[in-house]
Amino acid sequence: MATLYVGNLPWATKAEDLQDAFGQYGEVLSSRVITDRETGRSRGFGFVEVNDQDAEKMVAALNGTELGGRVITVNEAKSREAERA
DNA sequence: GTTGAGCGTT
Repeated sequence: MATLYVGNLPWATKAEDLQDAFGQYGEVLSSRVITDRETGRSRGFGFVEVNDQDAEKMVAALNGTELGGRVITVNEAKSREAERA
């Protein structure tokens, strides 16, 4: 499993939007859009958990592409917890 | 009702 960082998202982007977008290129295990702690508004970026074999394909397929009307950034995220067994 | 570089939460 690998975690993907998705940045430069529109304010209206939701976790299901990432799940739908990434689900087109592979199996998305989990998706989350980071929202502001105090205001609850989207910070404009999120994370998507996918299979490691699909992660590289999704980054190549969705990095620099358009999502919700804005060009997004997709990279392998720095996991808060160690996923690299 | 706004904003725009970045790496989250139990």
